[in-house]
Order: sequence, then C-alpha cells, then structure tokens
Amino acid sequence: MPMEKTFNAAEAEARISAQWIEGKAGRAGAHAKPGRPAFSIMIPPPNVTGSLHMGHAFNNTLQDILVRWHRMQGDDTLWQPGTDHAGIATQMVTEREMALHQEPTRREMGREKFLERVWQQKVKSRGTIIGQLQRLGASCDWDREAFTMSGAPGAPAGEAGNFHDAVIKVFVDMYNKGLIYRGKRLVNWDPHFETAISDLEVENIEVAGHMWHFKYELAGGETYDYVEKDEDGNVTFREKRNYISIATTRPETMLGDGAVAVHPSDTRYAPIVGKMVKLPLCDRLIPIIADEYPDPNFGSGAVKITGAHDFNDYAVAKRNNLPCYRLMDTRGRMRDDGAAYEVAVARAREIAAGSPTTESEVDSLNLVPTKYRGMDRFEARKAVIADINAIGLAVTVMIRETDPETGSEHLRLEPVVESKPIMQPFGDRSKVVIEPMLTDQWFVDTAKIVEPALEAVRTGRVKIIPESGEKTYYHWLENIEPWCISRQLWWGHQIPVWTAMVPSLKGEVGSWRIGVGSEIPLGEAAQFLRENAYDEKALGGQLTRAGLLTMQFCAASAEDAQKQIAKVWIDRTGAAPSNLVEVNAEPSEWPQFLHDTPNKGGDIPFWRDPDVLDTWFSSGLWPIGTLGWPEQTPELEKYFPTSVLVTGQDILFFWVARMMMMQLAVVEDIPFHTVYLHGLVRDAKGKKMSKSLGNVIDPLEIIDEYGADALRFANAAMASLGGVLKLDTQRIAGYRNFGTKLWNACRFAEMNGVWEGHATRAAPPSPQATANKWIIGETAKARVEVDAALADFRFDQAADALYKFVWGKVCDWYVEFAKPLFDGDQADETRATMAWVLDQCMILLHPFTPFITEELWATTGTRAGMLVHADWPTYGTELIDTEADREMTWVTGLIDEIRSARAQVHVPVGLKLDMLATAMDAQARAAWTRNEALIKRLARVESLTDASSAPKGAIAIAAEGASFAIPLEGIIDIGAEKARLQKALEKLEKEISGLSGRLSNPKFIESAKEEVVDEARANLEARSDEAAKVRAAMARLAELG
RNA sequence: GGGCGGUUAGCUCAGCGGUAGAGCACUACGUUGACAUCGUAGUGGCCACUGGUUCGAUCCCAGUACCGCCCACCA
Repeated sequence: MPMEKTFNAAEAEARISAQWIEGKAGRAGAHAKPGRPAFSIMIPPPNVTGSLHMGHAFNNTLQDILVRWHRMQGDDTLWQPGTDHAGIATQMVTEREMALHQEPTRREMGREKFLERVWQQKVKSRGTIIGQLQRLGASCDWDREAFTMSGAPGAPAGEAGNFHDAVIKVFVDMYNKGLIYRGKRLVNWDPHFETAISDLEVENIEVAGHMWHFKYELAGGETYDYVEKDEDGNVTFREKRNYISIATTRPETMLGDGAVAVHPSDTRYAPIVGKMVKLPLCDRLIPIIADEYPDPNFGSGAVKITGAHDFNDYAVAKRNNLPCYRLMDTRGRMRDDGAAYEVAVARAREIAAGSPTTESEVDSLNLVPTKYRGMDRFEARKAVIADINAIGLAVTVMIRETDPETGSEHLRLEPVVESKPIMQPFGDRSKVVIEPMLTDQWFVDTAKIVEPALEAVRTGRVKIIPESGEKTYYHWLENIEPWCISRQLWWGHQIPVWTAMVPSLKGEVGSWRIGVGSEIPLGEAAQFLRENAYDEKALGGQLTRAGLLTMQFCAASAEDAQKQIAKVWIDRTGAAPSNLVEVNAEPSEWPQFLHDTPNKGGDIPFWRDPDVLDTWFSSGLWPIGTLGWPEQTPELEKYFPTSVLVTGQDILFFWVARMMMMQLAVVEDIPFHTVYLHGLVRDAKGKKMSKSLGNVIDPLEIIDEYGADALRFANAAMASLGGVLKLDTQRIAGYRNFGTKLWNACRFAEMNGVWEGHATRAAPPSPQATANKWIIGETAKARVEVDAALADFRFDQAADALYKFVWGKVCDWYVEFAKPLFDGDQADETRATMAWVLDQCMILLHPFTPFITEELWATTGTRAGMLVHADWPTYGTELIDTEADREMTWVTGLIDEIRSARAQVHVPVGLKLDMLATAMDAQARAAWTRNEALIKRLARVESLTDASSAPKGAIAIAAEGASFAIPLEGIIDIGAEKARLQKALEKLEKEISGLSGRLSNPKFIESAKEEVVDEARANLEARSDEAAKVRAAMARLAELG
C-alpha cells in the first residue's frame, strides 16, 4: 500500500503509543548494552491537582529527548514517572470541587472521610496526567509509577507503595539527629487555609497602602521637650509634648503592642526612653525602649512593637523580653476566646509589673478589647482608626478650607494619612494576605544541613545549567532560614510524633512541661531526656509518682511510639502503663488532656500531632524514595545518584535545593549530577498563561491539531538557555510541516523503489557518485552536531542541526540529486545510499519526533525491532569525503548562481538554457563532468559548450575555477541584469575594501593570527577575481546599450 | 534596597573577537518525476546608547537608558 501524502498523527500516535507501552519500551534497562553506563531521570512529579499545562509539556519533552537518546545509545536507562500529592494545592482543588457539587464541607465530613475524597481526586487527576504524558510520547517506565504519598495510612487499594515509609523514616532519622525541632515561632499564616506556610510560599506584592500616625501619650501626664536638630546640631524645631508619635500601616495590631521602640542614638526621644506610654483604646501602659531596629530618619523614628504580628517586631520583642500578645485567630479574625477583656488586661498589667509568666500564658491572654472581638482584621482596622480619630489621638494637620457657598475661610484639623505603596505578603495559593502568627510549628534546622548542599555545587560535583542558576542557588542557601515543615492541613504525611503522658521525675513538674506552653523547644527537651532521663542522679535521683508530664515521642508508627512510651514508664516506675490509649486531639484540645489527667479512669492517653508535612519535605526525597530507599534495592544501587534533573527555574529553591539538602543529609550523596533549569513557558507575546487572561494553551489541543511531534520539536527548538519561552502556534505549525517534509522524502524514496533490495542498511554504503558520497558525510556531520549539542543540553542547537540537515541538505539537495541519478548507471548505489540516509534521519530525529519516525521506521522496511530500541549511530568525520564535500559545494554554488541570475533577469522558469563555458580549469571541468546531469536538471540548463568569449547580451556566471555565460539576447531584461550585476559588484567592492584595508594595515599582519591573515588574503583574491568577472560582464552589457 | 538576566531583520530568537544568521511574516515567480503542511528567488539590520581595551568589537571591559525575573523587614 503506497504511503499517504501526509502523516496521520491522530491515528498513528495512539497506535504507536500503545505499542510502546505494551512492549514496555521504556522499561528500566530496556535496550541496555553491556559496558554502557546507567542513565536516570526522575520526573518532576506533577501535582495531582488537575491536568498538565504547557510548561509540563515542555519540561517532559526535554526529558524524553535525553532519555530516548541515551536509551538508543545502549545506556541502562530509567525515566521514573510519578505524581506529587501537593498538600495544600490538592486540598484546595478538592474543596473547590466539593463546593461546586454541593458536597458537605471538609469540616462537616471529618478528616477520614475528607481524605477518602481527596484520594478520589488524586486518582482522577493522576489518570489525566499519565494519559497526557503518554500522548506526549514520554517513554517512562510506567511499571514504576510512583506517588509521593503512596502507602500512607488510609490509602485505598492500589495505592500501595513505600514512599510514605521513606518520608516517615527520614523524619524520624532527622529528628533523632536533632535536625528537626518544634517550636513556637512567628510563622507565615494563611488565614484562608488556616495553616502555616513557608517563606517560599509567600508572594510579596506591592499594593496601594496607607500609613496612619498615632499619638501615644506619656503615662501620668508627663511631658518632655521634643527637639529636632539639623546635621550641624542647630535646633530646627522645639515643642513641649505629652506624647510620642508612631506610624503604622496596620493600625489594628496596635492592640497587641508591647512597647514603642526608638533608636538609642535618637536624641529626640532620649528624655523619655524607659518611660511608659498609654496604649490608646487599651487599658495598658507600655514602655518606650531603645533598640537598634528603628530608623531615626524614617517617619517619626518611633516604632510600635507588636511582637506577635510582625517579623521585625518579633525580633525586637525577643531581644527586649517583651510579651508577644496574639490578637487573631486562625482565620485572621480578632480573637474572641479566653477570659473577658478586663480579666485579661488585668493579668497583662501584672505581667508587665513583673509577675512571672510563661510563653503559653502570654499566648492564651486575649488582649483584644471587647468591642473588637470577633471582627475581621480589616474591619478591626477601620474601627481602630475611627476610634483613635474620635479620641483625638491621630496626628493631624491643619487644613485651610473655603466654604464654596459663603466663601468664608476656616481651619480644620485632619488626620494624617499617607498613601504609599507597600509590599504586602500574600499566600501563593490562597491569594489572601498572610498574617505573621505566633504558633507551634515543626522546623528543619536547615543551617545544619545546608553546607554539604552548597559544597556539592561549589566543587562542581553537581552542575547547574545555566550557570547563573548557581549564583541564585548560593545566594539563597547562604542566607537560608529555618524551614517550617508543618502544615495544618489534612492531606499529607501526618507528622510521626506522638505526645504521651509519662510520670514526671522529681523537679520536672513545672520546669519540664512539654507540649503547649513548653519553655524549651520540644526537640531539645526530648533530646535532653534521651540523654539524661535514665540517669537518676542527673534528675535528682528520685522518681515521684506525684505527677505526669507530657513527653513527645517520634516514631515510625504508633506501635513504635507505644513501645517508647512504655519504656519510659518502665524506666521511671518499674512497670508499663496499664492502659495506654491513643486519642485523637486537635492542638486546641491538648491543654485539656494536660489538665484532665492523670489517670482519668486509669487510661493513659497519647495522641498524634495532627499536622502534616510540607509537600516539599516528601518531594525532597523523590530521588531516593522512588528507588525503594530505605531498602538497598538494585535500582537504588544502579540509578542513584540520578543523572540529570530537568526542571523549571521557578522551583530551584522549593525543590532542587531541598532535594540537595535532604539527600545529602539522609544518604550522604548528591541526588543528581546535573540540574538543567529552564524558563517559564509563556504565550506568543510573552504573557504568563493564566485562566483569567484566557491565553492558556492546552498541550492536548496542540497535539490534536499539530501532532505531538510538532509540539515536541518546537519545545526543543525553543529551549535556549535562560529567559522566557514564548510559545507560538505558528512555529509549531512550521515543525509539523517539517515532519511532513521528511514523510514525503520517504514517500519519494518508496516511489522510487529505494527500500527494495535494501532491507539491511545498518552500515553506510560505499558509493561512487559524488552526491552520494557527500550526503553520507553530511549525515555524519549532523550526527556529530546533534550529539555535541545534546551533551551540552543545547536542545535548540540539536533541533536546529537536524532541521537544517533533513530539510536543507537531504530534501532540498539530495532528493533532487537523486532524481537524475535514478536514471543513470548509479541508480542502485543511490537507492542504497538514500535508504541509509533516510534511516539515519529517522534515528537521529527519533528522540525529538518519536511518533512519525517510529511510523516511518515500520513503513520503510522490515525491522528487527522498533525504532525506540534502534542503535544510535557512532560514526563521525571518517565518513566525510573532503573531495566530495568540496565538489558538491562547487556544484550547489553553481546551481545557486544560475538560479539566482535567471530569476533576477526574469528568465521564464520553464525555459531550458544553453550555457557557454568561457573558462574552466581542470578541477572545474571534472566537477562539471561528474555532476552534469545534476546541474543541468536543477539549474534548467540544456547544454554546455566551450566558447572563447561571452557573446553580447549574455548573463555571466562566475564559479571557482570557471566562468560561464548564458546567451540570452532578446530574452533577458537588460535593465534587470545591469541592476543585478551592479548590486553584486557593490557587495564585492565593499568586501574588497574591508579586506584590503585590513591587509594594508601592518599591525594587522603583525598581530593577527597567521591563518586569519591567510584567509583574508585568499578571500581578497577570490573576491577580486569575481569582481573582475562581474565588471567584464557589465562591459559586455554596456555594449548592448 | 540587593541579586540575576536581557536589549541583534516587522515578530520570535540564534551567534559572541575578523563589519551578521535562522524560522515565521512580507514580495515576486512557480502545477519542474516526494511534499502547496511545497518549490525558486528576493526585500529587510548604524547588532540599545556612551566611552575604553584591541590591528580589528555585535561579541571583551566600564558606565547610561529601558525591559524582565528573583530576593528583601523600613514601621
């Protein structure tokens, strides 16, 4: 059956994809050859939130190119597929979906039911994603598909796996090494999702904000001389004041102020440092303190300090031992819990007066005045501003107003409100304003594990491409902050830490209250207990049964935790706890357990931390986790560290840096040798693709319209290093055409019986015809170029080389040369050559355009196997015949010249011309003779005869070693020919003047490299030669008039 | 405020010491033994600006302007 005119992508892709999958073409180690190295890539696991977008298509195309390339070379290749549970994003998507279908809310459902629901979402999205990857042609090992939450408790059937175990083990190990700790810290709190998030999940966006100025009055009616001076110390302003002026962009937080801070060097406030001010709207006094933080040149130079709601203020509060009063609940509303305001504020005054307290007590005190309780934070802001204005404590300016009716002037005081852009933090998922919130969270002590990650890149053990990525990497890691890894979500790996009641040792009670209200970070306490608890002397030598305390146990399972708990009980009391019961408790309920125990009904409660881990904690273990760690599997042995990580530069910190730190911390090895970072895919205009802009391009739509190969080739061609990748469908269409071009070259071959009698064509033939010799050399050049480009991750250069070779060399020239050759004596060797060359095109293009090449492979011969497992060629320059190369350059150059001249002089395309050779050296003559049929056909020349000189009215053609003339009196457009020659001459003269200018400069001769000088001389000679010929032709033309 | 990158043909981008290339778009011609998802020929560039290094700079260096991106606590 003859080939169709075009490749039917829609039909063939589905069929071929199924063949690859069923034949396990991407199986780990498929087509591996002895003695070849391993090559492995871990897919950046897509989130199970929906479907893949163009960025994924791009990213996975590059991976597949590398994987197919290595597999064909015989490397033991693994491309590990899988998906990421993406805690916050997936929980969000699922809840959105639930709302859409009027299902019960998450809280109504309860944790267990909700998790079942999310698993459904996971299954659905996973199916979509895997289907998309397969449509793209991704040759992953589908039998190894992984999921970052596989094997988690509650996973439905079919979701078994060991990733969860690996994550838990790492947590436990890192905990035991003191790399993970729990602590009450100010974290970024997302009031929408009601969870802590890491610094990286916060987007700082500039918004139009306001700054309000309030007066805080000195206590006891005191006053002071407020004096401003200029740089020279001259007094510029003096006033008796009874207040200090503060500025704020967040007035509602003033309710939780713990102090007003001024810079120690600020002479304006020196008289009142240490004095107390009355906190407006609150029945509290707060001190004026001196701290380095305030900038005396900004605003009034005095800063209100709200330790619980601002990162800077928190640092100041810590330094100065100020209480941090939390004002908001988890939803960002003003607190409405705890004791009545009067009671709370009374206690706050006691604390301020020196009454001993604990961090947990301070946290439990609700100092939001009754009026504001329960208000949304932005409502509270308005209310606070209004109330401050009402009591006259806003800083005001005097405004002169003219009454429009009476025309009378009067003065009015107006509060100072500056409008200014401020950087406001938003949750990257929720898009709501992030609230700094003082909560108990788990942290990775990144400072302790960062150094090996930095070192690995500094020493070149891990290479980041492009290099600029390394700088960014250093910059972030060198300034790394503790990583908050706990999330108050339900979907994720639950933190493997249990809290249990254990008997307290003497002296422990009061000082060792661990859990809510702990004085010591839990990690430290636990470590201390591990180190000291069994040494009775260290803890006073005696057990007391008087009390119980909470102790935390980090364990891989509840059973392990129970064993640990029992051991502590045995060590302390000599007996295991009678009735250890696991209870479910939210953190807010923990204090109840603390107070209701001991021994309520004889049960000893223990409970698990309800929080889950940050998604990136688990995806940070992707390389080892997917290979079966902690078991020492053969795959781990073989494929780890992985070869390359291909990922977007936007997740360098989120993922790449964390994988580096975690792998090095856990298995003391790098996760990958090379990191290839690519830019973000944008639309044709460079705009970010977003649903709201409506410019999202669905990769499946592109594949439907142009085929997967076209998308893939476009992706490869776009993959230049750095910057934004603008995706243009016109370009994709162009590469679809490229596929068609190859298809039709094969179709031409088929029509000419090229495949017949050339079933085996693994080795290049040894033809006689120059054109055949030449194309073999061109093929070798292409192979060398493609390999070099891919070795450097220059997908664009590889794609470019292939495009130029297949279209520019094979189709434009070689197929045309073959036409006359098929009619001659060398028809058979030409068939053999073309069969081989087209095979090479398929092989070399296969990593880029796997579908069409696989289809052609099957169509054009009887093959031992599929193209996906064909051998990648290794031939190189030895296949280049320099003589043939030179000759064909001469031939194609001559054809170009004749065609160009014909077109410009408006010779009818169909007209075959007689040509004269006015000069021809031996080499030129030989070249002509050997390729006469080719030149005649492509240049539409009827005959060539020798002539002593060019006749009048002829167009002149110059070639190396030869001059030709085409007599066209009466046919040619003399004006056009004159113009053509004039233009050619101008160009030549420009070149000549440049060259001779250089050559006449003695310094050039002296300093330039010899070969450069020689080249310039040769060029000058050649150009001068040509120019002479052109001038002669112009002279002849002039005679014609 | 700090860091990184960019500025080359109408558009999207390569090139990166010897005075410029591709694809698309555009123009003209074209049913030549595969291909109109095509062919042939062409038009189109003070390589952002200003200095410097060099025999020679789009390329190296410094500065300027503009544009991106990332990071950052100025209340």
